[in-house]
Amino acid sequence: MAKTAVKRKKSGAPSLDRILSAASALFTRKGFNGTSTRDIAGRAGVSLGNIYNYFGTKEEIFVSLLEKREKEYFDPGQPLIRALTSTAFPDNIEGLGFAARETVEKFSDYILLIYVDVVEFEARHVNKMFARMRQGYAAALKASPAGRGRIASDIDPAGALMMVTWNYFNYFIMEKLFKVKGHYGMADEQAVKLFARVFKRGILA
Amino acid sequence: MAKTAVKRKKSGAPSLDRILSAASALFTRKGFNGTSTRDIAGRAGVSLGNIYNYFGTKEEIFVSLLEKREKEYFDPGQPLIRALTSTAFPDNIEGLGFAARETVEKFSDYILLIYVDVVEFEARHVNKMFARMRQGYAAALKASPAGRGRIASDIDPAGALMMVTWNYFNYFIMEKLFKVKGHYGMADEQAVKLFARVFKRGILA
DNA sequence: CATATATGAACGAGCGTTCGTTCATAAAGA
DNA sequence: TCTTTATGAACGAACGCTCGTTCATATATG
Repeated sequence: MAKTAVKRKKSGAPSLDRILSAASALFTRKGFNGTSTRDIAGRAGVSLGNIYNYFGTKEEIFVSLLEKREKEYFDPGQPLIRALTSTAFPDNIEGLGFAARETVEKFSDYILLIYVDVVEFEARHVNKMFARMRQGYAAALKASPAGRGRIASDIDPAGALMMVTWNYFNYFIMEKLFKVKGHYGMADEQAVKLFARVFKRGILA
Repeated sequence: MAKTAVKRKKSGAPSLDRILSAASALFTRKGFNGTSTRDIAGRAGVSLGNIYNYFGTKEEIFVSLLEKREKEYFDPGQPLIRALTSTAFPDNIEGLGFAARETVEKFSDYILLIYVDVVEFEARHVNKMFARMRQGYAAALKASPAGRGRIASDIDPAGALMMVTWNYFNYFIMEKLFKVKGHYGMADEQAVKLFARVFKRGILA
């Protein structure tokens, strides 16, 4: 009986979590339609039919993943929020750069799931999430401590913050997810510095 | 006899072009695995078996599309190259912004195909293309006319140019392909101006 | 014992590719 | 010049397989 119990519960994690984890690994590598429920079941160590005890359809698995990761992405402990609440913007531009790197590392699966949604579901499941982002940035600025650097009066602070973080995000996404090593012709640390330099004082001599 | 001939050759465009065009429309909306050869055949107005007179496999259709679009993307007549050769960098930052918008409009299918490749083929078919890009930017800077604005001596000109154009690209990709209208809380024209302002003189007061 | 979780065979549909056939046109041969 | 042969584009049926989902049954748990 103990033997059967061990066989039944692989590694202690509940089946639902194992299904989600397996699905995430596969959706991010083959897309939604390129991933079969058999692949997911096999990877999760559950039977094919058991999947339907937890999720009504394959698409429901996908949507659950997006929701789960969105929640984690907006969690206050995530790297970007930490960088914003520990140092004032725009003093912390380099810090934001490294936080963006950490975020892309940590959420690379979520980012790829977003691309899957953009293509295979015409961005149906994710466009609301992006709309929430600007509010998130504005709120983080409010909660940010006062600092030495001042933002020029003709610049929208939330806009500037979005500009900086998106720039870093996109750099690290290219390097990591698009697999383009050194696409700026320099190492990460140098690129972080270049971007910060440009954002602080501009390109003009 | 004439009747039969007409029946055999639909609409004048060669079958190959119709297959590519149909495939592009479908791959960008459902992904590679989500698109069947039957879908492509139906949309192109050819028989299912006829596809294999032109392409050995479904993947070969996909790769042909990427190659075709890549060639068009790097064509000297495309909006971004035009903006760079008509006005000096960094005088033309706003111009680059509008060129980026035009480019995203014109190549939205290509951008989506790239996402398909990143996810479903682990960026296998596109990462070389990105490596080429830096060279493209450096060459465009060389060919660019001399202007009034001068780049600060501690800033890599090609790096700055990439930073500007990627920033604008990503803005317009979000707006158009991710379907997030007004994600900076302002109209396109205002966003183009804000970005140019920040890139020229920086955020600091 | 009742309930919750899990299984695996089967259903009906769809998939990428192959293959034999047809047909219009071009080329070769008499 | 006319007839025969060859060619390549096009077709649609079929092959062998995979797919998402259902459902009757088995097993585990409290």
